[in-house]
Amino acid sequence: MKRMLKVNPSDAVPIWKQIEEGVRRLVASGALIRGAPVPSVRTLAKYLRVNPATVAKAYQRLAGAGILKVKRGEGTFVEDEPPTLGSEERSNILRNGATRYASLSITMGVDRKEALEVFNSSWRKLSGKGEKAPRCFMRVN
Amino acid sequence: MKRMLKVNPSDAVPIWKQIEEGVRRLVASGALIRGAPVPSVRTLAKYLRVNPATVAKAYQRLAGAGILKVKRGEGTFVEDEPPTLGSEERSNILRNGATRYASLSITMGVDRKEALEVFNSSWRKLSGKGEKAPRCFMRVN
Amino acid sequence: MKRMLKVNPSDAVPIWKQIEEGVRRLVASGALIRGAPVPSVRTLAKYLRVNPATVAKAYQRLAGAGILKVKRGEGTFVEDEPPTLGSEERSNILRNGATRYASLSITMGVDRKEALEVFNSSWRKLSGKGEKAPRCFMRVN
Amino acid sequence: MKRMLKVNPSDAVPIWKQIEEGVRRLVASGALIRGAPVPSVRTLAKYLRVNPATVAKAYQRLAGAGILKVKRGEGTFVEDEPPTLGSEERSNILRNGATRYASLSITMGVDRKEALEVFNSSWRKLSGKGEKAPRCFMRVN
DNA sequence: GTGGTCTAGACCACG
DNA sequence: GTGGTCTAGACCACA
Repeated sequence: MKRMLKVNPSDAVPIWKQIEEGVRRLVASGALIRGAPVPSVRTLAKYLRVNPATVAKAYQRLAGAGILKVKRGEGTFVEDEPPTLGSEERSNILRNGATRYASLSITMGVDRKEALEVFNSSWRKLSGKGEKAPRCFMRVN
Repeated sequence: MKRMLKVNPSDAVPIWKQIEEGVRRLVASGALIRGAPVPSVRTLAKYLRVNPATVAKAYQRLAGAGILKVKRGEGTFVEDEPPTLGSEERSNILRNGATRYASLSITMGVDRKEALEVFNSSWRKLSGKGEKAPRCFMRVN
Repeated sequence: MKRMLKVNPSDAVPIWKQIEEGVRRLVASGALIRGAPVPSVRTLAKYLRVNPATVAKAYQRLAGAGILKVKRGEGTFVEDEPPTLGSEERSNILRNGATRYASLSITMGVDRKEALEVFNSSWRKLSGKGEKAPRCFMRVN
Repeated sequence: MKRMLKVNPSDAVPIWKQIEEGVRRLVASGALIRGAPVPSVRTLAKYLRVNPATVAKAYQRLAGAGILKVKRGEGTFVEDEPPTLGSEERSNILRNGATRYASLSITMGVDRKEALEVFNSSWRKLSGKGEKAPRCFMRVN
């Protein structure tokens, strides 16, 4: 399972967004324990070889979304309580993602069975199912 | 099912990409008949209230991907047969799509079961199984 | 060996140019006997499923280049004497083509040996070496 | 050997393609060091007296082909490693290039021997074997 | 009529 | 500073 946060500067999606989503995923998957500290902006920036302002932007958005909590003078932490998302919005986003993948598959002439298999395989890789990995903080080096 | 192509200029995703994906979806769903003409660049541009160059870019990309076929001086048409890809490339693209959806789901805290359900539902809508949807060209006005 | 003239309406190179080069090749390879008639504009156009004006344009250019000869009221024929090309221009064109192919190969990390093999294979396909095909006129149906 | 990128606006081949092929050649010849930055879109555009969008199109295509690498907000760079292609696709592209050159040669009445000689000569020039050419960035003024 | 290219200039997000 | 997108309008070649 990928616990390490990675970033691709050549990707179409902005680096700050990659970081934001990466952290979201780490939190959602339980890799980041609630209440525990995340690396400082500078530390993570150095590790990712990225501009600190970029990390800061991601952290600010995550804080705004209620995923992270900034304690001045202490550092940044994972929020204790998971934020909630409007259920309509949630299912819209999910549905869009599903439609995009389904559309791609159909366009490529893939049948549903194969599409599902590939999806399951991807899911396993991401969530590290069956792995007994200890819960951990975000590692930066 | 959405047959009409729509575009949102304020959206974060580029207009040309919205068009590209819209057409992909129309083709995938069978709303656009293979071999039939799509609206001319200018026509669609006028309909969408968008610059012709923007539509052209989408069309060119779709042509490059083997979805559309450009006949110079004549117009643009839906390819007769779905694009044939190198099998490696094919599975790469498919895997990427799957990973994107899986990643999205995990990030949102959706479990695999729900993700699969939503995907299946989307698939059904697109492939229009059992549906009596009349085949049609892209309508522009 | 490919004696048949083919045309791809989706290609970047204009149809009239495809025809022109096709005929040039047929003449150069000896498939079209000097002095013999080529199909009429209308016949070839119908066969290629192409606008007659497009064929006419190709024929006119070929006539201008001294490859074909139009005899009013009789038809169009292959010129008896092969046209000559300025030797500098000739080698420039050739050199450009060679550089393009070499550049492509190097960029793709292909070594010279492989590049030559592929070239030879292509050459054989085009010129039909080793084949005992009878000389013939252009066939249109 | 030509290190300077030049462009001819009156040429039949589109400017963006001239740029694309120019860069390909510079990379192939080693004149552009892997990982090193290429001139910014605006800089090159100004140097070539061309619209930035035109350069951008070339760069984007090169990025898509894995020759260049775009780092958003930073600039554009030569990819560290030559693009890796599906082997089928690879041989298709190579074969196409070879066929184009073979076809050109035959059309001009050149025999295989000469075609090979010219090709070898071009190859040598590009790969600069035994040459002591100083590696350099793309020069824009 | 079609698509393709190019320009000039604007605006945006990123780092 | 960088690249990306979009517009408006022009011009061209093709069919």
